[in-house]
Amino acid sequence: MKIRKGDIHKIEDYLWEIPKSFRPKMRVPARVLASEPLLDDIMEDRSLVQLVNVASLPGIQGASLVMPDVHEGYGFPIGGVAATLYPDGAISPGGIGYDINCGVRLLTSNQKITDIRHRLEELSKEMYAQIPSGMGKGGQIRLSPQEMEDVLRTGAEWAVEKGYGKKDDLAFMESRGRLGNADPSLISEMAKKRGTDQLGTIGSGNHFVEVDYVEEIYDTTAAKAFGLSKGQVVVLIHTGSRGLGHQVATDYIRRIMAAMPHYGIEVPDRELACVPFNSEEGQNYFKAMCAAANYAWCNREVISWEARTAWKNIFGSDQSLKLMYDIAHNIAKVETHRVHGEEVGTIVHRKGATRAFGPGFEELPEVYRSVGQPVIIPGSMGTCSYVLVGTTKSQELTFGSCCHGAGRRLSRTAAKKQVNAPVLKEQLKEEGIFVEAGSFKGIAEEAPIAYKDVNMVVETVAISGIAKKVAKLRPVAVIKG
DNA sequence: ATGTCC
Repeated sequence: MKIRKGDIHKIEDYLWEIPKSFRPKMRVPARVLASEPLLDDIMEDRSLVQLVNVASLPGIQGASLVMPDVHEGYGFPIGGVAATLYPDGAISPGGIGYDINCGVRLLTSNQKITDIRHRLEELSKEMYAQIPSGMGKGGQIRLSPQEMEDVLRTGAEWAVEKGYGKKDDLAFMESRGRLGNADPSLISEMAKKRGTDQLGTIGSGNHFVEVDYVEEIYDTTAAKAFGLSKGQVVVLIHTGSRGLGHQVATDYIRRIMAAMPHYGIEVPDRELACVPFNSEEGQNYFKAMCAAANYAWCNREVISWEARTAWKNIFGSDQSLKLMYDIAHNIAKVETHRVHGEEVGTIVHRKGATRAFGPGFEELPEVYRSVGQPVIIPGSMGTCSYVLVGTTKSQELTFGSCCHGAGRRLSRTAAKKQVNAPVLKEQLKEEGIFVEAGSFKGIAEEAPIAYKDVNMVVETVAISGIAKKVAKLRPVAVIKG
């Protein structure tokens, strides 16, 4: 299948549609949020073919959607949203991704960049020493079987109870860092084994811990509510459920593929394997996914504790890091949304897309409730990142979702061919960005050139109205695998 | 993303 520009209709500025009539199997139209230059980029890979495939999922509501940072992934595009009807629509592990509850959190400090710039090299080395990173890397914590069960069931709460986290952090996490449907008994022994020593580790690939400062404020009311001010130093953490989540995805994709014929489901790509949400296999996957998501929230809480330790070692005990927000961008959630004017229960698959609820959302901490939910958009290593705030419009247009980053534009292989990592590391240092990484390979794969322009991506979501710009962050130290 | 092929 090939998708041409002529197959795509412009609905409004920054919103494009491939109509349901494009392919007989489509149950809903497929929609793209993008500026025209970004759309041209998106047409370079298989993202739109995958988007059209997703539109054929059993029970899909409204439209299959992609954000401007989209690129192709396993079955579903990364940067995609698919809401299926609760409770008998499809759940598909490919719509969540292999890194279950990959996500990002932002911690704010009470320091100004001008006061600590001379200590950045020292700080980045200390952060690198405190935070284990790299492929397959374990940390200090070894979970007993009972502790593993508690982590899977209670998420970030476990870290708080064990002294690896702060109680005040919990209110500042999506779903308070814990999904109640988690069932640890549905996680394989292999997955638990892989997760035994990986709590408090970032892994490799695009995962990182970064020190940034607030370069610009766009929305003073929201920035004030979020505790952000110009020149302030902040810490950004991006990681997920590590080997445990990967194993859960592997285990259940296999099972769901095997179960699919029993439910008479046919999909255009085997990587879209799915079962009804309320089937035995669907429920088992969902409860296992929730448990893996809890592991990821606990992981980001433990990493915050490690970052806090580094902070204390460098700046002294009177300096602290406060959690601004923690958000998932690879997850499925049961949520109510308005579709064609009617409220319906949905299973929202967000794969490389974050929740972006507007003002008035009950779950938000009181200080954020009148402004909306924070949305954190990490850019690439040498560019910049953004804090946005969700809107009511996102709930009308994208099932309360927004983009999750800049979006990859070069494959890892292509990036490695084009980038000289030692040279890049020096260049970044000259620009005032200290990079500490376990391998040059990782630096090359994550080079800014491998990513789309985060400014263009953020402009698109801001003009579309699904999120509002609050602040721009500039990196000064990066810890990678 | 991932003990980059059990």
